[in-house]
Amino acid sequence: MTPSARRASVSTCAVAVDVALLTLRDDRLQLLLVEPDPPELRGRWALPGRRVRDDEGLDDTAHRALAELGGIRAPDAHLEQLRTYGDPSRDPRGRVVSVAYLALTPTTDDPSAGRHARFWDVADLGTPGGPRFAYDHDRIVPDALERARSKLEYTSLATAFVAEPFTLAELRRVYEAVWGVALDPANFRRKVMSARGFIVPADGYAKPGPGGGRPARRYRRGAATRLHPAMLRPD
Amino acid sequence: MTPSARRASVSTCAVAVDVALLTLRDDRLQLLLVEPDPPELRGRWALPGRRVRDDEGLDDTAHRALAELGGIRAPDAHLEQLRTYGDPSRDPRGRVVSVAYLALTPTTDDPSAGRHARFWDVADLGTPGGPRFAYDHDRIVPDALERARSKLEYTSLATAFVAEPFTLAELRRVYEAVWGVALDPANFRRKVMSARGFIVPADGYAKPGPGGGRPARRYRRGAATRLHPAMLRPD
DNA sequence: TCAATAGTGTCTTTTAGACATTATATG
DNA sequence: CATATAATGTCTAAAAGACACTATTGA
Repeated sequence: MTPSARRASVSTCAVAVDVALLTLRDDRLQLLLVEPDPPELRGRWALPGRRVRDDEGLDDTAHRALAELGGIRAPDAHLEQLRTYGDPSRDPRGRVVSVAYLALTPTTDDPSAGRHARFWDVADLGTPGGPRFAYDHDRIVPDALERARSKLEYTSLATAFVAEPFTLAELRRVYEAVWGVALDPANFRRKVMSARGFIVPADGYAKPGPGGGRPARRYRRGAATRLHPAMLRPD
Repeated sequence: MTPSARRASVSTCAVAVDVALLTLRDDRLQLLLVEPDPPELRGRWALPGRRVRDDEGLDDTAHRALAELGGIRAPDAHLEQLRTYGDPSRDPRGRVVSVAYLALTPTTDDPSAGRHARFWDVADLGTPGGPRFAYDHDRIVPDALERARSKLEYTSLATAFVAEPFTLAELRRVYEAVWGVALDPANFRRKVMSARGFIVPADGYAKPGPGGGRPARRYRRGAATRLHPAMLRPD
């Protein structure tokens, strides 16, 4: 298939895509994991991943992995490459180069793939109550979390976690869940508003919760991708 | 070779590594490019790239590409993954998934690979005086530049461009060359000093230039990787 | 001596964080 | 009415930027 297989030491690799899908559910940051097929991995959990097909773009493989393994259909989800993991011994079944993706969606329903896919609280990862990972996915997941936490600072990525239109309180809860901190609502508002093009006003107001409260203004995503000034994490 | 080739549509890909090596030469940001082998690409320039060998890590392939194609031996160069380019039609010779790397080194000699490798001024890229790119490398290079410019803000990456020990003026010229702006030396000093763990004093002083001037204090890289507070670009 | 570069000090503007105050809803 | 949440205002401290000033060299 490839014309330049002149050297015995240069051949081809299996190429796969693994997706770390993060979402906010009940104000907690959650990660989608699936039970892998191989019987020797019973009890472990993995990122949804698929082999790349011929003539299939990497982004397409990522969407297919989410749909086929997680039952998540999210054509409008934010999807960005994270990193490629190519250690020769990372998969015991043979050399697999895996392109890892970070995916973000607004809150969705439970995955429709039954018992073999579920969301896990990110706060539980690495604790006795959390999942045991398959393959080297315990290395990919921290990279995905750090990417999300970091990009919340200097990009408009946080809006990928909320459905439009959204309120400032919803956006603030994204930052609080991803960073794991509490933020002052007043100062948060001022910083978001001063970041030019981050959000733009939408029509109408959100209904207050059951306990009452002033109705919140609604907003939509603005045109900016990088934030000026940035929304820096507290120390 | 791979045990799970059950579906005809899932096969293996050629996997390659392409490296964007940036360095500072004569206070200008420069990029290493090589002339590709295929005769139909005469007159075009490419990032040094190599196919990944069996049992070779991706980082190893990156170093090998720099050494074999550019004549650059830089085992201590900063090397980080940039992004993986896997569009099915990106290489006319067949499907090649390419893992792109960003490499940074202190100023080095001219590449020893003769006429087939040279440094180009980044400022000349995309101008009539600049190179024409082969493959999709005109998409990779802007990503590499933006990564470098962005990471100078919130990481200690700038120190990868200078050899130890270095002066604050040398470090400042890194920022000026990569960002393409002039920076106030006094304010630059204050920001670098307040970024905890960015640099640490070294022994001795640097000799002034031919025109004289007060000898500059020498520094080494500190332990920090992320900068607090960050070195933000001027608007 | 002067020119050049390193390093310090000062002033103003901007931004961040703490927190009080006002506005508008539910019950 | 009390309570809850949104939105605004105020004060202080920290940081950014402009720029004057001092220190130490080469010529």
